[in-house]
Amino acid sequence: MSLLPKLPAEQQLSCENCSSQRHAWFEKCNQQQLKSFQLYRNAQCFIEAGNYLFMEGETPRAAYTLQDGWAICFKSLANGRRQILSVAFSGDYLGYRTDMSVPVDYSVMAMSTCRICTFSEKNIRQLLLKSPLLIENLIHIQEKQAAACRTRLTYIGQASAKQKIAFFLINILEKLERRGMDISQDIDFPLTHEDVADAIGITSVHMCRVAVELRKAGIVDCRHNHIQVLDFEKLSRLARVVF
Amino acid sequence: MSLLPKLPAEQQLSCENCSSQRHAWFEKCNQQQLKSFQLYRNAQCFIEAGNYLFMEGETPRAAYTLQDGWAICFKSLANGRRQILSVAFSGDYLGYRTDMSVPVDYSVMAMSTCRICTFSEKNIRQLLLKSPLLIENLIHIQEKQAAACRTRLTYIGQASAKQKIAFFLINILEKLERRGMDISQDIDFPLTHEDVADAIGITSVHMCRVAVELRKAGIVDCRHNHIQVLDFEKLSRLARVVF
DNA sequence: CGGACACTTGAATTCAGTCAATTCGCGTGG
DNA sequence: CCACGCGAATTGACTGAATTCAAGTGTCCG
Repeated sequence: MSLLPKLPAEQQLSCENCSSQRHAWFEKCNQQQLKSFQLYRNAQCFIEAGNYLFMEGETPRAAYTLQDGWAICFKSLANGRRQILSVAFSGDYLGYRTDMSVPVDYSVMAMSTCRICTFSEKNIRQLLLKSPLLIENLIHIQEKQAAACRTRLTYIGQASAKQKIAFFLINILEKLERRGMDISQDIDFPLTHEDVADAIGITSVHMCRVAVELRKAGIVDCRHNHIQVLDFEKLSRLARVVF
Repeated sequence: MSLLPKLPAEQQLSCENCSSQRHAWFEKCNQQQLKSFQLYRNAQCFIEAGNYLFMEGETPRAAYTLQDGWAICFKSLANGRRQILSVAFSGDYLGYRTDMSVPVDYSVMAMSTCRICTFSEKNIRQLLLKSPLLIENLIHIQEKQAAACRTRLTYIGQASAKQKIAFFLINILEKLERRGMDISQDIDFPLTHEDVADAIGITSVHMCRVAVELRKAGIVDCRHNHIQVLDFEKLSRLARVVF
């Protein structure tokens, strides 16, 4: 756990102005509700790239909303490898368990500077008691995460390396687009070839080979902390072979 | 949808006597509660091996508890392949969505004769209103399913074919054991090599090769609708390389 | 006993991993 | 501004794992 100290009040984002509000636990809540829920926020803080929000096996007595930045959720294996389960963006709700005494079964690491909003076990319980809508939203979030995991599982199990890469990138691009980014431009992309490789279950060397191929084919250029889509249609077609 | 007609009252299992009660949506409910919830059951029926409970893209206005039998959840791909997401046993809760107008994103097929208990959209809503414990259980079920999906994703992404097979089989054996089966005996196993292969993302030919290898190494014998564990310790060690 | 389906095996091929050596991009400090 | 150093990206040669295609054999069930 390497959270930086809680931000002073004047630097905190109010829920009404939070950019993640449309994607987060509070989706569908009105301004009135947002204002009342805000009292149950425990802390806002920054966490630098490379640091853990929490590690597999820990039992953080809180859940977190990622307000801004990139984070990865992953599992580590006995042989030193890791499987990246998902890439989290603004609005993603991380670390929730009904029973907070149960350890988390995956780690979360910041890939860029992240702004985090914390809710303690106690406050979450009170929020859930206070509003049936929040329970509904929670179940809905779980459903979406489960569906995403099923989709991931399917293309990792069945697709070729090239399709996996295309699918993985498209997924991220769509998420970014939903958050208002122009994906026809060159975009900051704080994942290395190795990170992408660990997400789709191939080696970084092979990832590189295919990345070169995709670049030379004029489809997508992804390296050195940047991604530039060269032909969205082709990229999309590659990914869509799967479903 | 190939559900057989609803069973006549005298052939229906009461919730108190249902073998799946400890694993299902009603876990932690007392006998009193079970009795009152029973009124919200819509139908019990059988479904034969090879038939669908529901197909990807359908919008069944119900959720189902698998009381008995083997079923698989899977996604189909454009290229004719499929990814088996999970194998379901007695007590597993299938097809639930908060919003039943949303199509399911995977199919469920019976692999042996299955006894199914149906709950309609309307009755589920009333049950959830009636008891906070059921909401809690629902969230808990979702959490467990999500954790299982993460685990599956991890070993499919990172393990060798031999480890994948070992892990897959151990998982099933542990589930069976929790349901009271003696896994040191020869066990009915209604999955073909091809089914297992589709679950772990390899071809049936390769599955067969590794299966022969495992058998000759005196670890496990899995073919022709049977599985016989020859050396649980070795099988377990193979699987445990992953985590 | 015959047919269907599952399982098995071999040979050739392809895809992806391993190892090792450069090269590239970028930030740091002289 | 340039040299240096570091991590990331790239490349080649080789190895190994898994797929493909094709031809069996085995097992179950009617």
